[in-house]
Amino acid sequence: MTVAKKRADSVTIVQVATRAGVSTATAGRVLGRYGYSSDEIRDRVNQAADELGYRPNRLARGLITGRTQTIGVVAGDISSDFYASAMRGIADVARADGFGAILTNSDENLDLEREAVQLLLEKQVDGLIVSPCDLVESPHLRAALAAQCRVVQIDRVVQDLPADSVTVDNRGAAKDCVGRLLSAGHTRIAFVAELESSDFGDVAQFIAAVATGIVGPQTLYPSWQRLLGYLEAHRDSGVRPDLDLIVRVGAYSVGAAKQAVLDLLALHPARRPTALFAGDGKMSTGAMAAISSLGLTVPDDLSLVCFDDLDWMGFVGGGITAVVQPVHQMGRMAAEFLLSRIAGDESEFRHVVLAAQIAERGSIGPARTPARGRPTEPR
Amino acid sequence: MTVAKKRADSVTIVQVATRAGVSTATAGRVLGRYGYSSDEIRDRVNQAADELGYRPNRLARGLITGRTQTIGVVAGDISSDFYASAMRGIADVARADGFGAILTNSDENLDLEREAVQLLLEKQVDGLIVSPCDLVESPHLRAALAAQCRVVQIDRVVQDLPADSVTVDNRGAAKDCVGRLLSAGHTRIAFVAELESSDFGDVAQFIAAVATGIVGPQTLYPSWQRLLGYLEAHRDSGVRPDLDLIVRVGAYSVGAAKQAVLDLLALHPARRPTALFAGDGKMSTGAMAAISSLGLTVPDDLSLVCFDDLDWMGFVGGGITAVVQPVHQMGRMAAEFLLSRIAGDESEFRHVVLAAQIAERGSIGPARTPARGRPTEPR
DNA sequence: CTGAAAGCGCTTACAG
DNA sequence: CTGAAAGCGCTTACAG
Repeated sequence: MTVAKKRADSVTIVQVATRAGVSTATAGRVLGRYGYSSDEIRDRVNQAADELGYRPNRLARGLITGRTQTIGVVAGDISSDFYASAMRGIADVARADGFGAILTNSDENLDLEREAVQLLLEKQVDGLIVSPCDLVESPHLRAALAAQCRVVQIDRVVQDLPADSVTVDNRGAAKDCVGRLLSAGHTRIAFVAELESSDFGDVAQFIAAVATGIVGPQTLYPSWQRLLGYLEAHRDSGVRPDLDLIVRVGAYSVGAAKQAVLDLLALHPARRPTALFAGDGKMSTGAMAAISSLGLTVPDDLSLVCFDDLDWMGFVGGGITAVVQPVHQMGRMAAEFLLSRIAGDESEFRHVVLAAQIAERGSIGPARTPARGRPTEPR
Repeated sequence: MTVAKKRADSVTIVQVATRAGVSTATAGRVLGRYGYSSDEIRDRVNQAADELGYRPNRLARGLITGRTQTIGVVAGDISSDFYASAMRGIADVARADGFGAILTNSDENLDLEREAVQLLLEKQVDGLIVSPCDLVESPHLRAALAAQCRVVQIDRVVQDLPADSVTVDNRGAAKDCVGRLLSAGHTRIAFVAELESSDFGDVAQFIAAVATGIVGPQTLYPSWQRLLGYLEAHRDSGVRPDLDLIVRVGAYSVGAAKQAVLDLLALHPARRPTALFAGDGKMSTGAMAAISSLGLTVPDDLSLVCFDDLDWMGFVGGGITAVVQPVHQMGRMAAEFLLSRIAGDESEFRHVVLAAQIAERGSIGPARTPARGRPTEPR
């Protein structure tokens, strides 16, 4: 197994020039659509190119111009709905401008993100769209910027990073939904989310920090932003949240979320939640699995808010309130920002916060303590 | 808005060489890890590179070696589960080998696919992973091959294309599932799938072609392969399928699928199906929407087979039989094949057909004519 | 093991 | 408007 040699002797600008009887500089001007050329020469060169089946080598052009017309994308995990949808938006915008998009996954892991950015920079991408892991330092992103590589942040924002961002109003959407639950009479609303890393310690410390007003929503991870909205809604209604109902699932997994919800529903009736806020898609899936495994029904036994664009809502009994994120639009906007920066836009950095859409399917449901439920047959 | 100038004067091999007091050739050998170099020189060069913050320019290397360590992916639509999952597998394998992957979407449209391939070739990708639209000609793929660009096909196979492929055993999985329905006593099994383009004309003509044995399952589109399995299962059980129950939805849309299923369930009771085979994820979603909008239940009113990896199965009452495709593995395999070809593997072309997994949730359900159902409130 | 020279396929000033 | 020459940042033979 010998390593494949260089690619077939592809036809270059030199051969086109020879056949057209012009210099390579002239052929280049016609083929690359830069500089001047007369109609006659243009026809001759184009014809020669057609006859030879000339295909420009963007590598060579990129080496000279310093622009590759390629952007790099650092997604968390392209197999998740969120990033898949965002990537589609990015790819569409890139393509319309003749750009390619290199996709990498970080799995929300800083080392992998760093590695990915390194690879992308070596490939000389003109810009980067990234969902940063580290919202404080991210020296690799600052280094990319220093290397003239434009950066646009998506979903999350690094503190003081001089780069555009496109995010969702997590806090506002959570506040809205939890507010609706509170208005419907719920006072025991569970909050189940990943809430993995935090700069504030545990939930109690976070609440304390919020109370002192030192929490800047901008620099929080999305799930913490959602918790912030949850807390604000409680504050505004004068309902004091029960800390035991705020669950940090920790692992980003359906199974862990299901177990967390089962635990909540096994609490003493007086302490059991009457409503549940599921912090993201995985949590929603786990919550639904837990609920249906107990033979409970939404919203009769339990009210449910899912922060997730629920494709499966059509199949589920009503009563679910869903937060639908404009993910595709986020991708498009991020790419548009990036391409405009690459094209030379030096205006002030934009931090766009898109509103999420709240979709209620049927009534939100009464605040009635759910039965413990009987595990149903696994089917 | 002036176009950004060339990127910052990044440090090149020349500067590293100067600082280390060696020639650029030597510096290149150390930095690029090719050719010989003494330990002492190696240290000097590496140190100089570190001090200067040298970052290799893969563009320049690619121009010389003719290898970019980049692969191109032409997906149908990255925002669909299928391609998102496949892409994840591809990206993982690529990354492990230091390759990047440029993603493009064809929307199953030949012109877009052609355009995408053209862009990728101009970017000098070393190889291409593609879900081809045109299973017969695909001259652009043959041209790519001719240009020394390796190709691996995924999900679908072009006739006589000298390239590896990784596909799913659509026909076998469909035959298996439909066989189970037939064994359970169903004789009126509806088949709802996109079945858009065909080289055989309508369904009747396809059936005739199958009967004469001129249908090579390899060269069929997946949905037609599934129909083939459906027909074979019927043939083996001696049950004659009712052509009116085989619905070509045409459009690849949930709404169209829902309408198709509503129409089936509005048939005269004697002609109404007792079971339904939904040909893919969109069709499954549409079918479920139709069924639940009529207030019907699976599998009591209607048995259902979904060719789809149903994430939402946890939320739905039991009785659904799902075909789970090993999509992630397909992506991984395709990338592995491609990288081995790029590395010089010249062995015979591989056409791997992966088995799909059949997941039954509860019993398949009785063959009982479903009630017409009453439309339930939209909720 | 190291260095001087040539060159990958293009674009960019600079003359004409 | 066109052409001769230089060069982007590397790697590749080829001498030594």
